[in-house]
Amino acid sequence: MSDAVDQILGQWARERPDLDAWPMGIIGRINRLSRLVDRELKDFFAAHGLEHWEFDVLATLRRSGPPYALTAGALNRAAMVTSGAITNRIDRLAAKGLVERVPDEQDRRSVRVRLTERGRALVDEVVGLHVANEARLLASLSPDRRMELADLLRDLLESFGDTSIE
Amino acid sequence: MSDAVDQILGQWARERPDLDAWPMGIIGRINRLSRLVDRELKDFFAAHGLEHWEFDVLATLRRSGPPYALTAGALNRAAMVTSGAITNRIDRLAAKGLVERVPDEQDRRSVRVRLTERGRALVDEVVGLHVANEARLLASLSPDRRMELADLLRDLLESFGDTSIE
DNA sequence: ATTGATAATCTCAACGTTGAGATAACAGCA
DNA sequence: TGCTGTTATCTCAACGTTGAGATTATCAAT
Repeated sequence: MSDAVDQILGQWARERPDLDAWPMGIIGRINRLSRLVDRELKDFFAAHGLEHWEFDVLATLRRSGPPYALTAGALNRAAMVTSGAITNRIDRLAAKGLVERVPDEQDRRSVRVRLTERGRALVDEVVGLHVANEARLLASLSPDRRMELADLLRDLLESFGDTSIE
Repeated sequence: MSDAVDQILGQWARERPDLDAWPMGIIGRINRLSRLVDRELKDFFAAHGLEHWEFDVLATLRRSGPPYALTAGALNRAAMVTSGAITNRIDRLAAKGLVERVPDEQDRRSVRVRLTERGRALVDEVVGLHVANEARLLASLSPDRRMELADLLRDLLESFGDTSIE
């Protein structure tokens, strides 16, 4: 019926009736949902001894297919963080034995980051539970509405030029 | 037609056909959109000499109505950050003369944070441009689809219990 | 009044990211 | 071969948030 964003819109309507703040009804909700989902996922991964970003890197490598290796730059773009952050993350995952740095034969500037067997086993074990947990968070929407929502978000994402993971 | 998340779903379908990763089609997109929108807003506010969080605090105070004063705790919950972060933000806004701390008469544990006249003038000047900028980011969706999207996001937000800004 | 529980804010050390700069390697071309 | 511009990664200081703990005040019950 009414959520936190509706209340914010109501406040603006009262204080600045000259303004139509409808865009906040979408952007504000995307922002709030993103934070709330992050909290849930953080709890989920913590229960499995992982940080959210750890799973993120491992999953990116896993879904790229054998030999489960990507360059630091590719991980960089996939995670949408800066290069310093990825260097740090790779360091820590390597220290835990979940990935290893392999020199790139073709391009000696590049480093290939490869899942170790332990890393692959871990991500394959957790990903199913992770998807089930995400499904739980979306359980309130009917299957039809889930598709509608995914379609609308896809169109919006495309309008931002987010059309490729590479 | 296809965005970055569709590609990710395609990778999972190839690598783990036993898994139906549909929830990522919603949660992954919300996450990516949130980051992309944040970047846009950061650029917008920078062009107006503001940080995103600065506008956020000022706008929260402004839309609460006269006397444009809230407790630190209320700002805390509105911004969805921890108490240490809000203390820091209030400090810096006060140093810039955009807000001031006022002792709460009713509850001496509380601090009321009030917009200064300069702060009020600033937020009133920028908020209209901000809404127009957000509208620009959503221009690719027809008015009907905007409403559909807002409705779906509202339902989802409610299912997370996000039903009040207080 | 006193006690104990709860609440509001601030403090601060630990931590991770940012973003600019350094380094090394590649690619195209004269 | 040497030059120039570009690309990939790492380094590191600056910065902001987190989250636990300290402080002070309020409230309820006795």
